[in-house]
Order: sequence, then C-alpha cells, then structure tokens
Amino acid sequence: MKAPRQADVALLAGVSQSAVSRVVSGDTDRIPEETQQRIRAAVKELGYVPNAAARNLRNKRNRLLGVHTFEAVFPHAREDFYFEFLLGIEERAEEIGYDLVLFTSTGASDGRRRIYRDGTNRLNLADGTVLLGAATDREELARLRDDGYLFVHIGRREVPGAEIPCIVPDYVSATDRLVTSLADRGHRHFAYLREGMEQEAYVDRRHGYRAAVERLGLRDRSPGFHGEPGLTEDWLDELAAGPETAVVAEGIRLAEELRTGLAARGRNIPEDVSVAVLEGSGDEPGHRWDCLVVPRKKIGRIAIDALVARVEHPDAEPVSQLVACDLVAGETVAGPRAKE
Amino acid sequence: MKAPRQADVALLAGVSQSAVSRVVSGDTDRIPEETQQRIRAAVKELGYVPNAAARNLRNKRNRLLGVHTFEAVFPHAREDFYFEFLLGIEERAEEIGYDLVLFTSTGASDGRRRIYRDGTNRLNLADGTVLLGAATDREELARLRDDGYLFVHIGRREVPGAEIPCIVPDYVSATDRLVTSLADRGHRHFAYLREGMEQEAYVDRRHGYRAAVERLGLRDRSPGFHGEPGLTEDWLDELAAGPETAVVAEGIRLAEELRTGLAARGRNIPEDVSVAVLEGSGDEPGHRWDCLVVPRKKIGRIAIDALVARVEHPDAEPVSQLVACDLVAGETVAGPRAKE
DNA sequence: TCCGAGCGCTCATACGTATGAATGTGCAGG
DNA sequence: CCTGCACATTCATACGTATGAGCGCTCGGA
Repeated sequence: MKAPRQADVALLAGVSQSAVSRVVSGDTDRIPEETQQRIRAAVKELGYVPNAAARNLRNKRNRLLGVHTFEAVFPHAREDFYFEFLLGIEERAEEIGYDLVLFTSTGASDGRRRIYRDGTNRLNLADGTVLLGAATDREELARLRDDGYLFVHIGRREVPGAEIPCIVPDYVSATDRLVTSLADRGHRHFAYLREGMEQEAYVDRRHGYRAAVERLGLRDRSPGFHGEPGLTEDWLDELAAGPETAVVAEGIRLAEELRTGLAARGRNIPEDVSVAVLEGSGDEPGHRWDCLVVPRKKIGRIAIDALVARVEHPDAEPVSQLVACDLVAGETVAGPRAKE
Repeated sequence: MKAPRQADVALLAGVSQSAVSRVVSGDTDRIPEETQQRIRAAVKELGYVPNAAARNLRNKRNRLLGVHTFEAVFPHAREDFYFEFLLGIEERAEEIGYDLVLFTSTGASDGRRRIYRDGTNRLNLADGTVLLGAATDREELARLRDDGYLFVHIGRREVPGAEIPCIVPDYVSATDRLVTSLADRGHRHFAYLREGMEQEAYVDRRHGYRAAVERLGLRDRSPGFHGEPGLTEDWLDELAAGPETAVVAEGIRLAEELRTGLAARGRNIPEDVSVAVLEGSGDEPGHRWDCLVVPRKKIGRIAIDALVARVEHPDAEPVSQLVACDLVAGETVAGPRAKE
C-alpha cells in the first residue's frame, strides 16, 4: 500500500540502497551493466518512483519552477495580460523538462497575494520562481532578494538596495521607433496621452517618447507630455483646433476615449489625427489600432531560460534582459493633413 | 547566506529545535506565551521560513495539488476548452489555501504527455492531482489508480478494474431537457448530428437523446441517430426535403456545416429548421446557437473540493459526481413550420 | 517529609535520498 | 608471497522537520 522506497528496491535486487540511488539517478560509472539491469528490473516490478521531497531535501534541486503572480492568474479582466506570458512559460518549461508550481495560496483576506504570509514563504519549494504582476509588492521583492532566493521578474521593477533580475520589454526603443515612423510620415505636431499610473513600464515609454521628440525636433504641447495625466474636455477642444496631427496614447482605453472625444468635435481618426497606441495585443476586438506589441509569449520563454540559468549558476551575478517589441500596423495612422 | 533553520532560531531564542517546531506549526499547548514570544521574535529576526520539502518528507502533506493535462495546458486551439476549468481550479485552490503544481514536463518526444516516464511518476510531489484532457491515457489512469495515488478526473473515464473518481457534466439529463424543450415548442421530427469520436462524453449525450426521443415518442430517421457519423450531401438533401424541423448537433462545427449545407438548399435556421448544439460556451463568435453549456469553471472548483476531500480522507471510497449543465437560449431555435 | 501530578521543555528518531569515504575482492607485477 | 591497484559495493551521514516519549522542576496535599 505504501509507496516503495529505494530500500525496498534494494532488498529485492539484493544490493544496497545506495546502489539503487546511483542507478536511478544516473550515476552509473562504477556499477556494472548486469547489476544495473537487476536493479532496474526491481524498480519496475515494485513500481518505484523517487520521492521528490526527499530528493529536494537532499539536493536543493527539484526540477520545479515556481510561478507567482501578485494577482489571480486567471481573472477575466486581466485574462489577456497574463495569458500569453503563461503560454510561453509553460511551453518553455515543458521543452526543458521542468514542472511548474503555481503559487496561488494567499491566506490573506484582503485579496492581495503575498509571498510572505505569517512569516513563511512557500516559494522555496521550487528551485526558483518567475514573478509576475502589475501589483508587485516592492517590499516582498526586496526581502526575497535579500534572502538570496532565486527569481526573475517579468517587467522591470526597481527596488532600493541592489538590482533585481528582470525580463523587460524594451519600451524605450520601441516607443522611439514608433514616434520616428510617425515623423517619417510627415507628422510634426504631436500629443501624448498619459495613464494615471507611474509604473516603470510607463516611465520607460515616456523616456522613449521624450527622447524621440527631442531628437527629431518635434512639437508637443500636450499636458501628457508635461506630466499631467488625463484627457480633459478642455484639452480635447485644444487638440481638435490645434496643429497636432499625431497622438501617442499609453493605452487602448485612452485611445478609445480620444476617438469618442474627437468624433464629438467632428474630427476623425486617422483622417484628421493619426493615433498610435503604446500597449496592444495586435488583435483587440473593435478598431485595429496601430500599436506597440509586447511579445509576451516570447518573454515568458525568456524568463524561464533566465531563471534556469540562475538555478544552474546560483553564484553568477543576476542580469536583466531587454526584449525588443514589435510595432504592428493598424488603421489609425495616416499621413498628416492640414486642419482647416 | 544560507536559509536559517529551526535550529538557528532555537539557538537565538535559547530553546530547542523542537520548541521552535511546535511554535511555528501551531502546536502551542504546552508552551507558555512568553516563550512563544521569544521564539517568534527570533523567527522574525532571522527571517526564518519553513522548508517545504522537509515538511513534506515528514508529513506526507504539502498543501500542494497537482494539475496534469494530457496535452499542453495553454495551446491556442484548445484555449477555450481548458481555460475555464483552470479558472475554477485556481480560484478554489486559492480560497482554501492550496498551491498548484502544473505538471508540464513530458520528457517524451512524441508530444504526448505521460505521467509515467522512464518508470517514474512526478505526480507524487503533490498531495493529489486533478487530471484533465481529451486524450486521457487509459493505461496510465489504471496504473495510477492501482498505485493508490490520489486523483480526480475531470470528465468521465472508464477503465476496467474499478471505478475512477470523476467530475462529470451531466450530459444525459441536459440533453434530455434540451430535446424536451424542443418538443415543447411543437417539434416532432428530429435529426441528430454525430461527431466521429466515441468518447464517454459523446456516449452520454447520445443516451440522453435517445431516452428523450423514446419517452416523448419523437421521430428520428437520421443516420446520426443510428450510429453513423457525418453530414453527407445525400443526407442534407433528405433533410432539406424531409419532415424534420429540429436538429440536435454534437458540436458547433457540425452545426456550422449544417447551416451552410442547408443554405445551399434554400433552407434557413431557424425559420425552416431549428438547431440546438450539445457543446458550446454560450458566447462563441459568430452565430448565437441555442446550446448546452458545460459549467467548466464550476466543475474546476468542484474537482478541487473533491480532491481535497480525498486527500483528507484517503481511505474513503472515491465517488464520482455529476454536475448539472445549463441550457442557453440563442437565435437558432424557433417553433416548427411545415415545409412546403 | 514524601508522593503524585502537571508543566515546560528536550531527546531521540524517522521520513527518503545522495554521496564521500570506506571496505572487500581479485589480479598483475615485482 | 607481498604490494599495489582497480573495481564493485556498502557504510555512514546530512538535509530540516515533526512528534511521542522522557526528564527535571515546582507545587499542593496528606
């Protein structure tokens, strides 16, 4: 009834437990073929399977990679956000023969997922963990790093102390390229639509945008460019009447609001104003926006490789990686047209 | 640098390792408040976290539930199929404080996922496992059961030997209800469109269908009803000309083909023929079919509860559960109309 | 004063595996 | 015949935790 151990196999094969261990874990240097055969036969007969916990206890390795998200992995609202990452993570883990632990237990009643709950951290079950999520908890990240736990984070996160290994979409250069391509079309007067949030990912986009605007000598008098968020009625009036022919929006939602607001003022996209979006999947329902697409699946795969690299060389200095983003053409960008 | 153990905490708090163990795992009966405080302070100071592997080795319990799918969890084609199950699984696991292990490693080159590879079974890392997948491997299922491993299967699977605990959509009664509602609308002459596959889930639907047809004294002369699959041109001709006013299809794809075939013969859905589908999500893109909807998310949740019940009472007889399905109204069913 | 009981804590051990060190055996060379 | 050595195998231990048994102390009751 109870699962057989190496000791049981050993008894049946007439050898010692350590011989069994050596055979099942492939350390066959000093064991003659014939003995191996006997042991393997016994393994098969008893249906022996290694005990992962014991193995882990001994080795500190489990061929098990964790995935921790700071929000539920599969909530409807964020479905698109996580899904592609997971796809890549699973795909790559499967390819290289690792299993995945989804750390879902919270124990917290506030809905937020914490790594450390009542002082305990379940993550150490896995050899290392991929961290994910918009609402990453900075303190936990810092503590995890200071504890020497192996992890990589998808998306850049900066925490005082030391660098954290991140897999980061290259928003800076992609945004720059996007602006450049608009400028190549002849656009000179730009506006920038900013989300309310101040996460690293948005900061990167803003850097890339500002760099391109300055390098190309473009004009931007929008509040978003100067650090004020929002899409006010006043500003929409200005925009409809002003010289701007191109708008760069940080999100689809903002772009949709813009479309509505402009339509109310008799302006259309892209005839009057071209719009490009800095976050899209390339296949949203509804309008086909010209947008920047984060290669999420690819990033998931890279995260796994980076994590495995860390697991295999725990002492190497952790490094972050930039991943190039794609620009996808849609139906919301055209050449500039002088407004009447 | 190395993670602190209970022994380290004990040293700092001036107690023994076992005292620490008792406090951290809540067995505080015989330890006075003051000592507990001291120990907890030491835990905090050192940043002690329990070692899950050691705990598991000792207890055989890990608060870890496995999820094994016989195909990749997140492939595009089957996205819809698995996704909702996982949603429920994750949601419920989170609620009751379990983590999830996604068994993704195959080690096989044929793309099929096997539980037992080179004789070893990684599943035993988890306390129990939810098995999932259209391509369930019967042999592995039987072996798993015979090994005494704790699992539940989503979807009914029958394997010679003994019963396997399954969480099963109640296709029989749902199909019966669906046919009954069509009959209530006045339909008398039915046709049945059968998929090529012979899985348990389809068998159930056919049983339910047959039961309803016989109970209500309906007519069905379709090949699908008599065990032949497919949607031939000949049969479409018959159908277009015959007395049938209602068709029950096993899948959306079949129904779409039917729509095309009928349209080519000048027949429309639902004006000439009402169609109901025995497998849908209720929000397919395209036509809104009247269909039977499997409550996948709910089933995922139930699977977790059933699994946990097994984990907590390993000696109880495993039982399968039927889960009621919903009928969703669409735009493809109307009252019968006499054909000209 | 002595005994029993309860309390607070520690001892010792088992869980299953991996691995460096040790043991024993057989054989060739001197 | 003894030495040295290669080879096959076993020994012994450590990993970190949980827990039944055990130990010493204190206190109340007779």
